[in-house]
Amino acid sequence: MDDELRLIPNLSIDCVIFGWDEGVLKVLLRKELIEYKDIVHIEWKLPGNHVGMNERIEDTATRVLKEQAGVENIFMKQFMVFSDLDRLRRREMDYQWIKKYGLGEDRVITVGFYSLVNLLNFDSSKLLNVAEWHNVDEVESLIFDHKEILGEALKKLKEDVTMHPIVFELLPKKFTLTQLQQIYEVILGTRFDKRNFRRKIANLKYVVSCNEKQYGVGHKPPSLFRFDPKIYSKIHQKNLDATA
Amino acid sequence: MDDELRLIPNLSIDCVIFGWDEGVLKVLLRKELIEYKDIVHIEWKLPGNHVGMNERIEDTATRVLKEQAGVENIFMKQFMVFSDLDRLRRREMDYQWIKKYGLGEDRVITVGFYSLVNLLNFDSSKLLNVAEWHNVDEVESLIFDHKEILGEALKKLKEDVTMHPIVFELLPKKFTLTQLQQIYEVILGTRFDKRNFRRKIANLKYVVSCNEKQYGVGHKPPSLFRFDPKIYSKIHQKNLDATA
DNA sequence: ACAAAAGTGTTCCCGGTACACCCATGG
DNA sequence: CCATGGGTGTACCGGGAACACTTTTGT
Repeated sequence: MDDELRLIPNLSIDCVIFGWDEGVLKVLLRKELIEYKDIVHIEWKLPGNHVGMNERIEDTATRVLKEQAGVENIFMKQFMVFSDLDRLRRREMDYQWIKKYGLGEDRVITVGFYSLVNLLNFDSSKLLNVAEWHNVDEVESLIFDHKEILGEALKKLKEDVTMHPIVFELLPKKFTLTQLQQIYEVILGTRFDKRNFRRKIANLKYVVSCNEKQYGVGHKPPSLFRFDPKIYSKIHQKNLDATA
Repeated sequence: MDDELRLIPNLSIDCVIFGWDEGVLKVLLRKELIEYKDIVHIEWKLPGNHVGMNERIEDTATRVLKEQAGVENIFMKQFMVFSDLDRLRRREMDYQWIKKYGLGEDRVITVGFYSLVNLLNFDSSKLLNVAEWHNVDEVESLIFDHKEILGEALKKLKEDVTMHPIVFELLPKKFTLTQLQQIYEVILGTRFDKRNFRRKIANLKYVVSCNEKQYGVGHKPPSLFRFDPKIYSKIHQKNLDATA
């Protein structure tokens, strides 16, 4: 236990936790009150922490997700290291604050992770009260270089979404094709034709019908689908064999 | 200058330097003599070093490339962080060695970079005499977790090669289409049909003919081509606009 | 009955794939 | 003249893109 508290002074991780909330992409931010020049500023940052001396960075990220967001077992991926010399002092205000509450280090290199959660079946009661979901495209300035980290996370998310079946992490187990289409549209910033999109999904054998409809929505009830990871990995395995 | 010598004890970078040598993909390794149980073992490792206290990780990588491989201004990309707790002691031998010659740290997290160079116009005279080019598919065991780092670099290279115009980093300025095809085939581990490959390249407007042939090769002289980065970035810019 | 989203087919074009022969040079 | 790799064209198929109307529910 003591081991976990011994932190590496020059190395941290920061988590960009993306949440999907019925058509809107959100990101979890932590509120910090920063007193600077006798004024208390409300500033926002990404959840993060230093890496423990006996901790893999993935475990640091798991710990941060649990302690600072109350989430466990969610998708998580390291995507980039940020090491600008001035990353803690883009604004003088930030630097004064980190000197007071940080580990007393000028130089912290951070590993960016991004995570994906669905906000409908998300238990917000475990959230710290300083944590809040913000619409991704309404995020103004963040502390340190966290705006840049968010931007790179979004870039990486865009890339990954087209290569790997990760959008399902943002959806409930059972979802409609319109919900699925919306996610792609928001993340990629494009629109798709409904018929073409549905045909394309139908060709992906790993998105399977639940043979179930969602009633009570005020219009024709949509069919529910689910992602089948077993079928996916079978197909993916085949592709790997072909490449290798 | 003194600043550069102050190193962060728990953070390093390692460089997987890929070299292309007329049809063969190579990797630069450094020889280390490790005395263990009264026997001197010849072991190989990736070039790498700790990150300076006032150094961006990209600058550490640049420094390592220059000091340990004699290369400057080459393609370089961070691709993954390795933080396994036992990464320095996969073998007891390695651990004894790092305790003697390292910074006295049990725990070093490393950022993997990969680089690309062409070995034909490569000045080997600047190479340290402990550095050697090895065929990538003949690399046996490496020190620490360096075999794993090499493996991940290869995976990433495969991914990147299909998305970004980086293969040209491995070729001389002027190259033939057969040389280009060979690189794709070796890196991706596939074969392509010559006619289809050439048609595909012809569609990429940024691979342009030099209007020049290579004589003296014992057969019909092949046309020489070059990569035009300006045309590429124009096209790429357009695509970005479309996505955004 | 009406509002709201679900669901569905066809045509066109382009990029991928499979496939076999002649050409220009060096030796 | 022969060995060596360079260079070329055609036919087929599957996926991507454009496009408009009917269906089923809740209210």
